[in-house]
Amino acid sequence: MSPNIKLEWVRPPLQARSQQTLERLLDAAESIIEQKGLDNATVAEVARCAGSSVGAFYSRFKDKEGLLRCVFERFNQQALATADAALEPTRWKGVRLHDAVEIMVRFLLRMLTDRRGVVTAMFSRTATNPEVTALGQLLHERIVAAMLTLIEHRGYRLAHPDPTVAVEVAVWLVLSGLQARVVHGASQEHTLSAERAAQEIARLCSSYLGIEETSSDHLVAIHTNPTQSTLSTQ
Amino acid sequence: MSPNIKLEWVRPPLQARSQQTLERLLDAAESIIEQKGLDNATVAEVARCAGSSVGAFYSRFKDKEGLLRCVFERFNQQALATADAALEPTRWKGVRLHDAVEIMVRFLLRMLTDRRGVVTAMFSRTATNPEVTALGQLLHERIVAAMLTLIEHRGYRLAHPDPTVAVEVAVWLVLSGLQARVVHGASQEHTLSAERAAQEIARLCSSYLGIEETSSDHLVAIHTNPTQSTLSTQ
DNA sequence: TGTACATCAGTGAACGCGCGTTCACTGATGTAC
DNA sequence: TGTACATCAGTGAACGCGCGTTCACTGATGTAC
Repeated sequence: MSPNIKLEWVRPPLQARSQQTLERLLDAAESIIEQKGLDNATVAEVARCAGSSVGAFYSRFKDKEGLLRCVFERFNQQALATADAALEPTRWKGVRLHDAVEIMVRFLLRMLTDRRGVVTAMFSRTATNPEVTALGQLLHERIVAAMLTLIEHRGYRLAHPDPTVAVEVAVWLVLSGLQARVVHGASQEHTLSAERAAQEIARLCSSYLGIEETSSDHLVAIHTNPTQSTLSTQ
Repeated sequence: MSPNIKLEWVRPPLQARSQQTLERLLDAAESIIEQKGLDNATVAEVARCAGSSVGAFYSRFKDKEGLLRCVFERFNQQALATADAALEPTRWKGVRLHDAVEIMVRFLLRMLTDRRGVVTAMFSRTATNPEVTALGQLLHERIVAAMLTLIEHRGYRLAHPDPTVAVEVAVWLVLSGLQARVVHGASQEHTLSAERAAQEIARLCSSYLGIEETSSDHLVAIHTNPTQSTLSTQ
């Protein structure tokens, strides 16, 4: 109505129908990527799977690249939100940092495995597409920041002389390691079980960061079974 | 001459000319991948760049996939040989394990960066092509084995209760981490310098494995400048 | 309430480009006698 | 040494498939009077 309305990203564009179509296209693309891989996610197939048509596709997305950008961005949004929620300091009250890391890694591994298709798609696109890399970078930074907040909030002391760098390095290696593990095919012969991997990574982080648990935390932790954290679904 | 000659993989196939062509094709492919990326390495372009022709290409390789397999396999062969040489125990006489790891990481990082194109190509193929994954697995296992041999040979004691698992985990995380770093673009803003990364990774390995240096090693190491190792070229 | 018109949304056959692969043909090398 | 023949090696235009993108057209929704 008012002439100075600021038009933004066309949220519900005039007719709700087209917005629904857009989301069905996104869902279809993600589902195909998840089940048949990125290579089989052709425009025609995505449109068909969404109960739409090729023409409708191109009235919503500039091109195929635009679709993928949306899919990846949406995935990253969810990942960011999840990371924020998971690293919320109050959630970890009374849990030793070592155990927290183990739980987080187990959780992360399950998440990555569940959405292996999209993770793999982003993984293989990251080489050519800088935007995808940027998304990963964003998530990385957010996790580092949240981790530092958590550590500070809980009053942990790190033996490592430069906690920021240490957390950065730890997050870097763990994220890329888990990603590689999932992409390379979860269940290979000589690979450690997810359980064991989580334990070892927790141990690695503890020793590298040089976590000095406070006695109070320690005492509470004895009564806390890590596998029953709210993050653990199974 | 003799009728029961066993024909093998057609090493120098009857005329030396064709063997040369084959190698020129491999070199051309690798060079194009390195400079313009995997996507621009079309059969026609590879043939042209090798001073050959498309037809000649197909009389040497079953298909394009066969070419890539050869390129990757050759690369992996070199990597294996380099790893073996680099981890030879006598090479590290008098160097503390901590310093050795730092040097190795720096070396590895330089190698990966130098051949970023091929590394990236393998990286993005690993998602779809299990054979590429298998190559990486092979390298991984070789490095783990050599590392364990080195540790045992030098008489180091590890505080970690299960040295094999510990080395496996460390190699896994470090390899995937470095690979990710190189593929994502070496020189990004918020990334640590190669120098610093190597230091931190060495620290991480030391603390995780729980390296207990023997006093004799320690003494010798004082007089050994890590940056002057034979592995270090610059 | 009805009619006319504008815009939104969707349809799917047809187009065209890139690139892997084929194939009919030429030239080079080696062997038999 | 020479001639005939077989095989190896190479050439590059032409083919064809897959898939992203376009476009002329139909149907749906909303608005004006």
